[in-house]
Amino acid sequence: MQGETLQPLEPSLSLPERLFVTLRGEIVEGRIPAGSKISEPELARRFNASRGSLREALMRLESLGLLERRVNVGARVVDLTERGLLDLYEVREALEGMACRLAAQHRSDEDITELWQMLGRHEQQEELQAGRAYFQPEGDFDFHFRIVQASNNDLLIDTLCNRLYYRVRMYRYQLGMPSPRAQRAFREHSHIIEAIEMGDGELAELLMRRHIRASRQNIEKKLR
Amino acid sequence: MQGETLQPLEPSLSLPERLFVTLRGEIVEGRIPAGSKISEPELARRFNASRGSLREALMRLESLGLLERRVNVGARVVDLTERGLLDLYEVREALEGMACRLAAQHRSDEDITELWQMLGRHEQQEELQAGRAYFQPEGDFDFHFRIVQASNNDLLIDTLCNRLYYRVRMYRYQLGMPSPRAQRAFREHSHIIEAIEMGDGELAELLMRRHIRASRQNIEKKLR
DNA sequence: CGCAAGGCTATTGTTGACAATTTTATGATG
DNA sequence: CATCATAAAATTGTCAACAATAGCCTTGCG
Repeated sequence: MQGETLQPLEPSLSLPERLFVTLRGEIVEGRIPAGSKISEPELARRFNASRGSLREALMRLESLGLLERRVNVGARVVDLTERGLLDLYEVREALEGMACRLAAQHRSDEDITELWQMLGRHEQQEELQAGRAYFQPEGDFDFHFRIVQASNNDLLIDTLCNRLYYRVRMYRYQLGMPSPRAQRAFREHSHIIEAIEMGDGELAELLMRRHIRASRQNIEKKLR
Repeated sequence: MQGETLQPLEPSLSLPERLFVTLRGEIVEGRIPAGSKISEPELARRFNASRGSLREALMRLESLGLLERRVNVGARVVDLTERGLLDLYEVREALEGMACRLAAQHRSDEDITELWQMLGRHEQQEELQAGRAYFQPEGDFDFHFRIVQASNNDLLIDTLCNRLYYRVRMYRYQLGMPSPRAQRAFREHSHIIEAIEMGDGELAELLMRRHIRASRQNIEKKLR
């Protein structure tokens, strides 16, 4: 049995780094199932890597909150729980609300232009697949991602884009997140950008919080 | 030269874990200076560990945001910047405000009792060292730590207690954080607990945000 | 038949050595 | 004297082997 090929990434990255990125994807998309045990020898063989390199990647995955490790026992993929999902959205509401306010305060013309262009692309794409969920692909992610980038707070950007969003994606992939009606999500996104453009941080924060809270309540309803 | 002894921890923890905890402390307290380069062979010798074990610890430190690594070059301790400090307080304001609101919503009698007891100890201690900064030792941390614990949101607890607070401590140790007048901080803490006790989440959040924002403005003033 | 004790097996913990790369030192040349 | 090329040294990347531990399987006893 030949070793599986790593995700095609810059080969300039170190092996542990490529393992980390690849495994992160496998976990997020559920190809390594939530709650399952990680076998170091098996994974190392699978990617033609030594256990040492693999372990460095596992350490990073643990820090990311995607793995839980116990001494002399090994690593398991975290479980997906309703509580975890609700907690996640609660934190997102606070942080992305803040990101919106900051984006409005520091609003730069480039950011505004890019945000509108992105929304335009989403609109186009949406019309194409008429009715299909605007949320399903990366469209929604693009939006939230961009907003956060515009906040100008590196810690906030790192916390959301390099940590929490992987959890969000993991829940979406595996619990099949709710797809709010495309129309509505699109209009909400549009209003948020407007508020940012006007430099109205207070309104932008309020709209984003409401946007996320609506998703959260949608989830709560769906879970009952 | 004999190897330095690791921090005395549960010996049941793995070596990389103990290295991680020890190094985290060294970096936070500035014994490994901010911005300095990490030499793997040197550190490994210093703690009588192999480079492999050390590298696993370094990976975790990088994920914590205390190290920056570049391929084939090595790791450096992060720099402390004014911007980073202000960003940090901005995020704290949002997250700890949220923690307060949740603590008020889920308020349990045990939490309230513990919070008052803790404040009592702080008062006692403060009277003892009459006028000496209440903020300097771990007093302030106890308070914020406890509040967050009472929020009942595991993700929030992890983000603040296992990630951001290490940065806060690092800045405090090394930039000599502002010590707001003990009296005032104490009174503010007291009011926050009252609001939580009354189950008034809105007020609790507002007070905590103001509390942290005051610290932030204090820092801004001191930096000019 | 249930259960405890002890040994076997597979997994994790840890190490030292080798390969590849960067940095430093050296020296030749304009 | 500055600068560039080259060689040497040190550092990081990667691996395979050994040690220690946990989980299982068998075996013996009540």
